[in-house]
Formats: sequence, structure tokens, C-alpha cells
Amino acid sequence: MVKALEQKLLKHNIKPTAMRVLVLDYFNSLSAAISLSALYEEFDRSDRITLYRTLKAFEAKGLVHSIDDGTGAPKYALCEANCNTTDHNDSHIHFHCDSCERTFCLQKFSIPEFDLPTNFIQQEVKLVVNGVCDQCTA
Amino acid sequence: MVKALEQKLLKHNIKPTAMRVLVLDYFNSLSAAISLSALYEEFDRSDRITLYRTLKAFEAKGLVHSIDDGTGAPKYALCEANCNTTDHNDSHIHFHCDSCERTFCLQKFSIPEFDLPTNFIQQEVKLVVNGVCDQCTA
DNA sequence: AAAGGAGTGCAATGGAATTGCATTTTTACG
DNA sequence: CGTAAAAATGCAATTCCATTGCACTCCTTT
Repeated sequence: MVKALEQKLLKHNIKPTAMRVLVLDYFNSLSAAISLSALYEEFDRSDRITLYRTLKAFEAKGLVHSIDDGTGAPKYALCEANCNTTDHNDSHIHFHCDSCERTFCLQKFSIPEFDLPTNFIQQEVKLVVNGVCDQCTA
Repeated sequence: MVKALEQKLLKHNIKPTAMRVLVLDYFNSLSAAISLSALYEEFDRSDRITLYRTLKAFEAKGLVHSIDDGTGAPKYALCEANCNTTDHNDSHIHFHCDSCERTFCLQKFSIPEFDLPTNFIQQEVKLVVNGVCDQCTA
């Protein structure tokens, strides 16, 4: 399945180095967004800066998107399939659980339409909900 | 009008020192949210830390709310009238203009309703729009 | 007038993003 | 192959803020 991972990287114009394949593989296994620091904990073998630049590269190429959930450190999660260098289409709701501290991409819950004042041009929307997730309410 | 400012501070259980009255007065004159650093530029006579603690106190007492517009530094703006120590009711849309870099509270534009997955409990919602404001499109 | 508490200012700490540079790895081309 | 160029990596250092500790001042209260 490494092949598939490499294909995905190449499709996004990212050179598939060992590190990057590993990081992408790890992202595939995640159900919540992850911060650089948390990622670093998982990859003792690699340098924090390398991971930082890996994330930046993934983000620039539309492979992951970053979420500012108010915890101070941005978190990263895989994009939807149709993101690329010039277009990110991640307009879904993000949910931060105040109990388990995890941040989820609710990809099936898109951001609703809303009005803006006259002559305000909307380019990007970020909607972050804080609360308690299903696993913590159970 | 200093009296009125002092009254407002007292109503929020904030001791009205000269500095705090000045800061509140300055907030009243603003049409956009302001960061600590920007506030510091306006108050050469005061220490950055004092302003930092002033903002924290104002926020804790429901006089201002903070907005994370993605620029790294949080910005602050006056709350709506009915905020207090225990309740903030600032669920309006925030708009960050990528051109002039200002961040506006669109207090007349409330955040629309939306769905969450089953058993997710919503406690707070932050909606930040990036784009171009009316003055920059003109 | 003295004492205590709150506010203020300065110095220092701490965490995280970011950058510079040298080294290693990968790619491209002869 | 093999070497040169380009990209990626790792380390050190920088920078930017938020935050805290401590001393000093101001104000209130007795």
C-alpha cells in the first residue's frame, strides 16, 4: 500500500520521500486532527522542523488543511479529495471537544449559507464549534 | 463623559482606574477589533503588560471579547451590552479583511443554525470569514 | 498616619513558529 | 555508472507573543 501512498503524494506534486509517506500513512489512520507537537511525539525518529515543513508542504499542495481550534497550536487533517495547490474545498464544520481535547473534521456537515453586509466579499469561512463530542457524552 | 465610562466599568465590577477608562474610551472610538500590539502602539505611556492585563480583565468581566482571526495575535472588541462575567453573548460573524487587515464584528449578522452529528453537544461557535471588506472593494 | 490590597511597570520565562546554514539524500543528465 | 544540481533533512539560532514573578506605587480604609 506504500505504492498507493506514493501515488497520492505524486498526484499532489509532492516528492514521496520515506518521511512523507510515513506521515501520510499516519494521517490516514487518524480520526481527529493533529498538531505539530503531537505529530512529533509519534515520530521520535524525525526532526520537529522536518515535520513542520512536511505539514507546510502538504498544506500548500492541498493534501491537508490546518484548523485553528483555539488551543493555540494549529492542527492538521487530511483534505477532501478534490483539494489541490490552488483550491482548498474544506468548508466543513470543525468541532473541538473540550473534554477529550480532540478536534474533528465534520466533513459531512457543511457550513450553512449566511448573509454579509453589502459589498463585503467572502473568500474563506472558518467555523469552529466547541463542546462535547459523542464519545465524551456517552 | 468620563463618568459614563466609569459607570460602565463599575457595572462590570472593574475598578475604574485612569488607564482603564482611557482604554475603554479608546475601544468606544474603534470600528474594528484591535490586537494587544496595536493597542500598545496607541498607548506609549503605558506598559504592554498592563494593557495585556487590562484586556484580560475586561474579557473576564464581559466587557470585551477576543477574536482569533488567524493572524496569530488575538484581537479584542467591545461586547454586546448583555455580556457579563459568566455569560458572553457574542455569537455574531467576524470578518477579517485580507486587504486592510482589519477585523470587524458584524454584530447584526448572527451565526446561522446548523446541524451536528448525533450526541455532539454544542457550547460555543466561532465563525470567521476572510475576504475583502466594503471599504476595500470600493 | 499606617496598613493592606489592587494596579502598574520592569525583567524574565516559556512555548511555538520560523529561518539560516551545513549535510545528506534524491534526481537528472552526460 | 558517476557526477553535478536540486531537494530534503537536521541542527542551531532567532523571533514573536503570551504569561508570570517581583518590586513599587497608588488608593482606600481604618
